[in-house]
Amino acid sequence: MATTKGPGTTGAGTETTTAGAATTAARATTAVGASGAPAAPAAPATGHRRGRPRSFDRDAALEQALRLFWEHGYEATSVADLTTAMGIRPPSLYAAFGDKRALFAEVVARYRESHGAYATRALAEEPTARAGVARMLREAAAQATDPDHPWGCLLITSTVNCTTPEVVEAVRELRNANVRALESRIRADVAAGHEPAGTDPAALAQFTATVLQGMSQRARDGAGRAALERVADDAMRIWP
Amino acid sequence: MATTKGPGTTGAGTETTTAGAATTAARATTAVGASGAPAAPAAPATGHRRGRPRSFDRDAALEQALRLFWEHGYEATSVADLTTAMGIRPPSLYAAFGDKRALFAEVVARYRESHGAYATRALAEEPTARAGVARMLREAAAQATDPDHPWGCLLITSTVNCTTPEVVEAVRELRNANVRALESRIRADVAAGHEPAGTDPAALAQFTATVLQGMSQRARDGAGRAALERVADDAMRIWP
DNA sequence: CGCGTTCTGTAGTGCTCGATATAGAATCTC
DNA sequence: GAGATTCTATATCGAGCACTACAGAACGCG
Repeated sequence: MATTKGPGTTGAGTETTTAGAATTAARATTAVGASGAPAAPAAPATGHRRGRPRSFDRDAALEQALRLFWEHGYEATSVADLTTAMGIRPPSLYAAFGDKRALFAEVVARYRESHGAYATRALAEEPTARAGVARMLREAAAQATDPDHPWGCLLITSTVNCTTPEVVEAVRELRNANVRALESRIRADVAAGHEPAGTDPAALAQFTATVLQGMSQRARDGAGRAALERVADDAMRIWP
Repeated sequence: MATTKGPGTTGAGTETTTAGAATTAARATTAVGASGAPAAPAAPATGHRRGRPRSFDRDAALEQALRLFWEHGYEATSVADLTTAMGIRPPSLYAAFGDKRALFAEVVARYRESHGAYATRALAEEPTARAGVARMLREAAAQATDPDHPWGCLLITSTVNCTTPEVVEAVRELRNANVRALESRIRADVAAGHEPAGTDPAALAQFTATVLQGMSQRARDGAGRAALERVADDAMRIWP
């Protein structure tokens, strides 16, 4: 075990411990389509109404699942690994999250809203596409090599060599959508005159995505933060 | 066969097509250390001496295994998948190749000598490091998107999310050794005055490796040859 | 209290994994 | 031919996989 991780750490930092908004089981189908569940309407969102209350922190358990999927990928993370790390037994996992696919879908959504949010944030907050990409690449270098969590990017690594086509396709589509969004942002900036006329949105988006995904792999191979920040800076030199 | 010497005795020659030079079972431990087999000295290199002859083409079977490992990775490729594709039964596979690990080690060696040889060749044949890297990146773009075989690079993808640490480590070391070799080549060129004084060998090697590994991932996500060749050309613009 | 509801732990389900015991078939040397 | 050797096919091994049937436990509600 523990090939790509930094110092273990159980995290446990941001736990809100709510259990308030936790649904009963099947959430949205989100990106990774679950089995075939019709997505029951369920209760009106508030905490449990009748019956034995859940004895574990759903949010904390989800965070543990995220770490595992991040480190070992979707397929190499077994339900037994998950239940052990989450501190629960299989029936509790299935009652709370549906099945492994649905749990992974929730993990992906959680990742995009937490550790993976830096990219969208950088593009949204910087005044120009160029500044946004520069910040995105530098933050990616820091993020991918952060010793507080597994190295690399969950969206990039977790479905590599996965034999469940639906899972692979769903996460791939998220990656490609990010590339398209980046291209759109650059194109809009060029149209608005914020970037030089010679700027090629498609090429820059493809190049940035390539560097970003390469940094994830390099981080997994042990490349350090400084080295990848240097790569990020170098990559910006191709901008016109 | 380039990487290692066999552990003493029997060079075993260089695998031609027929069953001629095929060894009995365990070959060199090569990069991916096999279980713990002492690698028997075996017969003096020439084809089988006594007993029932092998009924399948060892080389062709190895090629089929290469395709499978290339497409699905080490762990997601099952022995059942392998025997089906190779047209043999499990005992034949184990008799001819040792075990799954040893078969994968042979596949890796074969890949480096065939589809993966372009990189070393580009660096060796071009007069300068810069020209070598430019050619390497362009050929990588073509190679990674070639419809005649799985996309991406076997050395980069096949051990992602693999739970066998020895296999992961062995292939990772091959990747990192390639980065170091690239850096050495650039450094030698700078020392010889073939590259400008401002050239940073370590940074250029890291950047090139990042782009190269990113292209593999982008190819798996469907990026086309033209798009990746554009990325390769763009990447060269960071050279001083 | 009793009742319905929901969660939890034990203990499994059928399936696939990598690897092999065994016996028979095909080739060698003598 | 006899015997040794090596390969092949059938059938299977124990372990692990995702997942669940079942019964008891913990709650809200009447």
